[in-house]
Amino acid sequence: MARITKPESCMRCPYKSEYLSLLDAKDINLIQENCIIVHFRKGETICKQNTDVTHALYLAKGTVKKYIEGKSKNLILKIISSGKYIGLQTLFGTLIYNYTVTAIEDSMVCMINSNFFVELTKQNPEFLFKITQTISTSTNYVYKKISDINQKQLRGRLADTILYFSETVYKSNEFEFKLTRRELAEFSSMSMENAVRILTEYRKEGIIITKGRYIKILQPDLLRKLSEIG
Amino acid sequence: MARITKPESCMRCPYKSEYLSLLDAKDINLIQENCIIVHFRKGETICKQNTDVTHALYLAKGTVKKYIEGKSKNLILKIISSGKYIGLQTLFGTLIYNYTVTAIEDSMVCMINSNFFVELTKQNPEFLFKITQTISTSTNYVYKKISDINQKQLRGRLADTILYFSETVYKSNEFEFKLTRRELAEFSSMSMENAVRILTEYRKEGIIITKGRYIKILQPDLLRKLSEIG
DNA sequence: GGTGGTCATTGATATATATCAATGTTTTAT
DNA sequence: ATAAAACATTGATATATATCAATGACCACC
Repeated sequence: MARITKPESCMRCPYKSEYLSLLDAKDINLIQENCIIVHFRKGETICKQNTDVTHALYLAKGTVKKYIEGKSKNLILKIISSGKYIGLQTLFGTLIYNYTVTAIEDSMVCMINSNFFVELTKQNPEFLFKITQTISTSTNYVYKKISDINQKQLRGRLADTILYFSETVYKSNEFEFKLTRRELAEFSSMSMENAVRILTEYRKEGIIITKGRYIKILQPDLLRKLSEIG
Repeated sequence: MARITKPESCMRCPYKSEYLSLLDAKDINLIQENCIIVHFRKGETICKQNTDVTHALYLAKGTVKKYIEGKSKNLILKIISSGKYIGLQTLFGTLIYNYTVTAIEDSMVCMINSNFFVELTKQNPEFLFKITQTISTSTNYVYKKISDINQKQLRGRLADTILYFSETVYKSNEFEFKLTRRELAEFSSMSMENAVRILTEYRKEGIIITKGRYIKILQPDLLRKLSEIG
């Protein structure tokens, strides 16, 4: 199970959020007091769809997937890496999670009492402004996602997914990625079998090399073309 | 073409946003100075996907549709009625519209210089907080939409759409709605022909009555059931 | 007051995508 | 180390949904 500790010093924490630079020492100490650190193991759930929002979640270390659960299938919205807050919009909105977050590698999450956190933003306009920008950017990302799902078909969507991992998550043309084929499919909004099939197609077409969960993109421009065409 | 005027008095305007109550007279006057009123006729475009964001948009009067344009088909995200801001998240995000907004009835839009507006939020934490809440709520709505599109099939999605108009837009079990069948389909993410077919099915099943663009819901509970089942 | 144009409806057909099934491979747990 | 479980792959089939086609109804506009 997840192990819980208390922060020793948020101020000197090597994993601290860059947003903390917008707060003074007093407020950072208050955060520390209102914070617990939870160490999640790979596969453990950090927050669960349809439950109450009680904390602001900051991913200090690790990688998680954020996804919408459905009756028959899930939709993975994004992969979040360390140094980011998870789902700020739920703090200012309905206060019910409309998604689930699960660790895809061992992760360290700072959980800050949500009432305290929201009050803190009210006292610190610059901090709030930054958060508003983050929420807005995240909203725009979901717009892109909904648009892609609506407009593109399988090959285009899988191209999107490969590019997302290459450009946004691993920032490299070759990477060993952490998702199973099923998760890859859930990210691309398609069945697992079709994700596998299209990966094979792309490999046979000389666009990528795959070996297990290792992917190397040989023709990134062609992949971008495929993403555009849809 | 759209007719442009200057506001006479935002303070005494009967259509003014409730958010203005969070600002003092000085700031409301500043808004007035930085604002032009544009009167759009039905069918005219208020802001266009992929263009720069230069103004905050407030819908004082009328009704508009907000949609994502695609190569072959559009996806209508929501119908916005008077008294709401349109797309606040683009002001704090990329500054490029990732959607298009078009009037579906004659509309009056207050366009406030975006740099001024953003600065104003920085000076007024309560105002900013309210806006952040609005953006967050809107984000949660898009989450719901993307989830529905991903999980449900045609009949479930059309049930969602009818319920949306009944519960959110017209707040009644019978209404003459303003969208064409094509737009109804674009809202439900399906082809126009299938939207028509399912409307006919629902009529034959005694769930609704339709006559042109008039709809009366006979069995709202059944419709909700269909929405749930997907 | 006709007339061109979008809108609406229905049936037939094509296509994209999911599901089912069989089999081999890799993890994970004991 | 070995069994069990989850994962990956491929082909065959079923199904949901879009597209095409034909026709009638309803509007806006000279």
